[in-house]
Amino acid sequence: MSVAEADVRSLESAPARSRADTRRRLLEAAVALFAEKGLHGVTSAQIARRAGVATGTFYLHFADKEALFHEIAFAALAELRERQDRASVGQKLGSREYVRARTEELIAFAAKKRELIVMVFGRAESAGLADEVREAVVPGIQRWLERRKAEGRAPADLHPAVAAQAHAAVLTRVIAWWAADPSRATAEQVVATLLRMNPSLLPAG
Amino acid sequence: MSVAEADVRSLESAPARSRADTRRRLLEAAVALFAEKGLHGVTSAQIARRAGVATGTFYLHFADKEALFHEIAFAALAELRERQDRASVGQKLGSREYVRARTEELIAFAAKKRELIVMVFGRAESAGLADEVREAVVPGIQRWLERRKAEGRAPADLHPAVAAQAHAAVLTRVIAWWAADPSRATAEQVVATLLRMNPSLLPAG
Amino acid sequence: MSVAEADVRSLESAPARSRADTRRRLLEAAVALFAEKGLHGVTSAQIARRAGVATGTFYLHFADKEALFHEIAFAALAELRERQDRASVGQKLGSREYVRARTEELIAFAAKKRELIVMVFGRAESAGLADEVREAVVPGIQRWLERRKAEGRAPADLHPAVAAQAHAAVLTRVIAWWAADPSRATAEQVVATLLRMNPSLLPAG
Amino acid sequence: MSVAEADVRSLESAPARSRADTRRRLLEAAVALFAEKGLHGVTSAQIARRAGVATGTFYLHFADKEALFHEIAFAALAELRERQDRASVGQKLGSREYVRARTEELIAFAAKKRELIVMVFGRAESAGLADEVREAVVPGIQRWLERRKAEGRAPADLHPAVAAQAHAAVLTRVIAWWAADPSRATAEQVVATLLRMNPSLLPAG
DNA sequence: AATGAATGAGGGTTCATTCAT
DNA sequence: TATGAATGAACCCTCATTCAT
Repeated sequence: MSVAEADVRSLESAPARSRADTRRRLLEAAVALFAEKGLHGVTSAQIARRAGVATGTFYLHFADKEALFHEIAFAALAELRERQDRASVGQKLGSREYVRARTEELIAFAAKKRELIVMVFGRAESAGLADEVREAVVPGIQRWLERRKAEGRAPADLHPAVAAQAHAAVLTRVIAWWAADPSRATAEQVVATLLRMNPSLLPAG
Repeated sequence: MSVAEADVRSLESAPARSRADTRRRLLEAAVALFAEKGLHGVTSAQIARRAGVATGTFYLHFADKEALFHEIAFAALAELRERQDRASVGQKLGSREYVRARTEELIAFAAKKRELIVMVFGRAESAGLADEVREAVVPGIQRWLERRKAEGRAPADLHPAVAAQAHAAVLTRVIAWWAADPSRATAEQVVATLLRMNPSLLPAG
Repeated sequence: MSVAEADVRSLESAPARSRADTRRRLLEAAVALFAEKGLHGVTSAQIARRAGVATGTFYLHFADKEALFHEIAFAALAELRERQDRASVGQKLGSREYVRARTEELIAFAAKKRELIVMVFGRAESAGLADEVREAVVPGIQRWLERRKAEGRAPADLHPAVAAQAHAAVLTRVIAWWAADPSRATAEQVVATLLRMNPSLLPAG
Repeated sequence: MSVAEADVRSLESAPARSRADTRRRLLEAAVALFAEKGLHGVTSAQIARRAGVATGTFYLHFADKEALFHEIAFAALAELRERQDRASVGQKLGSREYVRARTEELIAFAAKKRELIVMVFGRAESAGLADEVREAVVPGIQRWLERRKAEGRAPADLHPAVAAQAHAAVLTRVIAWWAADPSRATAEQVVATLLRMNPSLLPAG
């Protein structure tokens, strides 16, 4: 083993690697179980068992069930946003192409991470978590709508705050419904419908 | 109590009236507590205490907490539909006036029964229940959209099932948000925005 | 059953009587177990089992283990003081007879309630509870010593606060030691020694 | 680390020194934490962390938390006795000067090692330990009192075993109380009061 | 029909201790 | 010798539900 290799090793060290492993296993077990039974239908002991570790190990990695839930959801949200940013890079902000690219990425993400979506927005429209996630999304939508309206590119009688709530609900609900069973509609049909119902794309009037 | 009074009571079937009374008190107590603390934040004992009855009495009227919750929500839904029917009677089915009348009634209902709305749709933990209510609403919307599309009065690329999910989400979310604090927007602003986002009123594409 | 009897019954009602019973059983079980194993050596489940009730019943009667401990100790302290008051009534305050009567009553109490004493001051010199009890006793002793000193009836170089701590320690320790095995000394020997070591009876110096 | 440095280390037997070091660090960390939070308020992991070692290391040096506690207390007791012996050397055994010298040394020790005193005698949860320490002290006191009585230099009605318990309690309680906040009395006031209350110095009677 | 004390399974959480590295 | 992640038994406490009165 070279000195360089030894250094790398010591940075994460054997136990550290094991720790990260355990953490990942717990996260995966949690996503699967939460998607299936919801936050209140799952115990920390069940998550631990499914991850193949002891009950107490759960608390070595997460303060409690809520914290785990939270972490999963916001990590997913961050990943989604990053993907959407990459997908829409180069498009003119607010253009139909920009919105379409981001919507398509949303649906692609929902298809790829079905369990995650079902967990956060599906059965767990529970948990106050969905609320929190929605509240993390709403302000951006609302600001966007306000700008559109100011530019006269959205209907004058559209109330930005109301429309932002409505749109956030549309997005979270539709992806949850679709992720639960993607055979219900093709991705393209979902995208097309979402674009139709996007308040920022409504004909000004 | 005089003999006469006792007789009057027995004519009205005292126990029966008392039973209905107790039941109503339990329902009212439950709505208030659920709106405030959510399904999981309230115990059956708390509901009983607030209703002024003993713990065990709860189970003489409801199978369990879920059943009570269920009953409240579907009674509310039934009442709303009846009100909407009354409000839109005489309007041509599917006309803009028809939709507007029903939407206005929805908002009026939300204003009048804020606690109820917050309980069912606000506190997200209501979990399965909000889902259930939504699923009770969705098929009607979906059939409606299918008819509109068949008549060429809705965009061709609107997928009825997707749009129905979306619209149900819009309605439940917006009234929950608004009922939590009606000063956020005027009733008319909410109505206008809901009409704009109603998929059955979108300009045919 | 006469009307009078019925009224009495309704005041405590059958379940109420049962409740008081359960509470007493729990208190008795707790005293015995705490005396044997100390606060930290006993679980609420053990107390409940020994009282012949279910685990959860414990929490119908006491907020938690600490609260129960607290209640036992302070009820005992209150009872002791009342007995001492009764025993010394008519004696001149601060006279040797007054002090002797109260000391004798203390020892009689320790003999009668051995488990209680062992629980609070013996093995459980644990718990912070003994501290609390001592702090409930110390101020009275201290004020007393200050008065004696002011009257020139106690040694001039006796520091009241120090002596009060010392005396409280003497009392609590000696009765705990003696209650654990009363064959170690006769009650009269204990009383005589306590009187000798009572700072308020030391020859003024 | 340079080769030279490594060599120096190995000359001093680096691991050996390190072991003693680790042990000392653990002891110091334990005293500080126990004084602050008590036996039950501190975990072995916390002690290890404060000592700057890994959790498992704790068990390479001590069988368990109790053993550590034990060792600290008895090492302190041994040190105190040695100091008292040095302080009273040359004084006539049992003379007032002898007792005064030893008492002064006790107070000086309490002032110097406040954390230690608070840990062992202050936090009452120290439970079994304070008892044990007291029992280690009592026989000496008791033998002493027996001799004094036999020589007619102590009150005839003083029961040696009772008085020994009482005196041990006085000493441990007073130094704990004073160590917790030495501004409560001057060292000389504490010494004077302890001398007044020392059963071996009571006027024979 | 109402009462409310009792039940007891089960959840979340802690932590002394072990052991592979 | 030291590490520190993992263990898992045990604890405290809650609360939906029952049942004797």
